[in-house]
This record gives sequence, C-alpha cells and structure tokens, in this order.
Amino acid sequence: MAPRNVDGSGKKVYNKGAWTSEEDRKLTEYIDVHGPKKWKTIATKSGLNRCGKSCRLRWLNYLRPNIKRGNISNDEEDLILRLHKLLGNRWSLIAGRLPGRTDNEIKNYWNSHLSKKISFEKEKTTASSATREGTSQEVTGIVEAEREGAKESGGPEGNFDVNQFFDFSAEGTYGLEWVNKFLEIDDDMWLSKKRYCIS
DNA sequence: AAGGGCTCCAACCGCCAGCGA
DNA sequence: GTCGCTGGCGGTTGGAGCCCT
Repeated sequence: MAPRNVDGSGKKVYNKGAWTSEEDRKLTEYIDVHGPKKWKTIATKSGLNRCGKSCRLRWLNYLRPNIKRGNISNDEEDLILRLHKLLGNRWSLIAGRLPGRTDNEIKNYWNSHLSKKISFEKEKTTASSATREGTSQEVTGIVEAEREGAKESGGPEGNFDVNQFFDFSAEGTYGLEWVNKFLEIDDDMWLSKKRYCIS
C-alpha cells in the first residue's frame, strides 16, 4: 500500500504552516518521553506529519520549558544591543546569553524594534554632528571606525576574536560572568557614547 | 463600517558544518 | 577522501491583527 502524504513523484509531503494545539501536544508528549534529540525520528515516531526541522524549530522557539515570551526588559534590550555590537548577527550566540530567549525572538525583536532604533539614533547623531563640530566629530569618528572595522574583519569588533573570548565549552548554562567581563571592557566607550546620545 | 497600509512574529528556506559509513 | 544525512544557523516570507483614514 502506498504511504499517505506522498506526492506524485513519491516524495513525502509534509504539513506546513501554523502548528495546531494537537500537534503541539503530540510533540511535547513525545519529547517528554524520549527527549529532544534525533529530530527526524521525533518527526516520524510522534505521528506528526512534519519534517524534523519543523519539529525542532517549534520545540526550540515555542514549546521548550522556561521560554520567556514578549516583554523584553530594558536590561535585556541593552544587553542585546551591546551583544549585537560585539557579535553581529549571531543570534544564537546572543540568545544563549539571554536566559529563556530564543534566537528567533531576538532576531525578530532586532528587525522590528532595534534596527529602527539604531537607524534613528544614527540619524540623530548625524544631524547633531552637523551642528556640533568638535567633540561630536570625535564620537562619530569612533562609531565610524567601529563600522569600518566590522566591515573589514567580518565582525563588528575589528580584530576581536569572539571564539577566543568566549570559551563556551567551559561555561555553565547561561553563566553571566562573561557578561560582566565584557561589560567592564566595553563600559567606557559605551557610556561615553550613550551620554552623548542622551545629552 | 470598510479597506488599505503597517507591524510583528511564527514558520519556512537555503546554506553550511559535522559526523558516520 | 567523499558522499549522504542530519542538525543548526541566519535570512526571508506570509499572514493575522492592529491602526489610520
């Protein structure tokens, strides 16, 4: 007998689009018993007509325990901004430093909120630098230099070696000591820029 | 009230790296 | 060495809901 959900060419056709509560329940139940590994097996054995990738994404971004949803606090936003400055669009790394947040959520938040905010700040800085020569040129210069460094090195921090700086293998889950380490290094430049933007 | 535009977010897609056969 | 499979990642899209006129 031909398997169900197979198209004319014999290729399996998976469900797509929004997940139903029934699908969520099946996936959660299966993972509760067998754990979140071997996504292809999970997809087939759980009785979901979904591909493994889709199951993984649904679990990681929505069903996983301890997920925080919405209401990104000012502290978290600040941290995202700073991590993005440091790491660029490495959403999974950034998410790994924000307990309960997913890379997808941070990416969405960045694209819908922060990227606009950044361009707004940039415009503001450009506009004010036109009227305030001198010290403002200094700050703009720093920002521009950083951007150039990011372009050339493929990362936002010039010669900064992210992999060397973050020894992820040695860390516990969501350890925040590294943040303090980074913040100490970064604070002077960040605060000087922030003060300038506020004033 | 309606409908057009905009925003936000869940989900998909394509690429790449790692790993085992 | 290489091939195929799988998982992980970032970029992008589609649609639901909101807002404005």
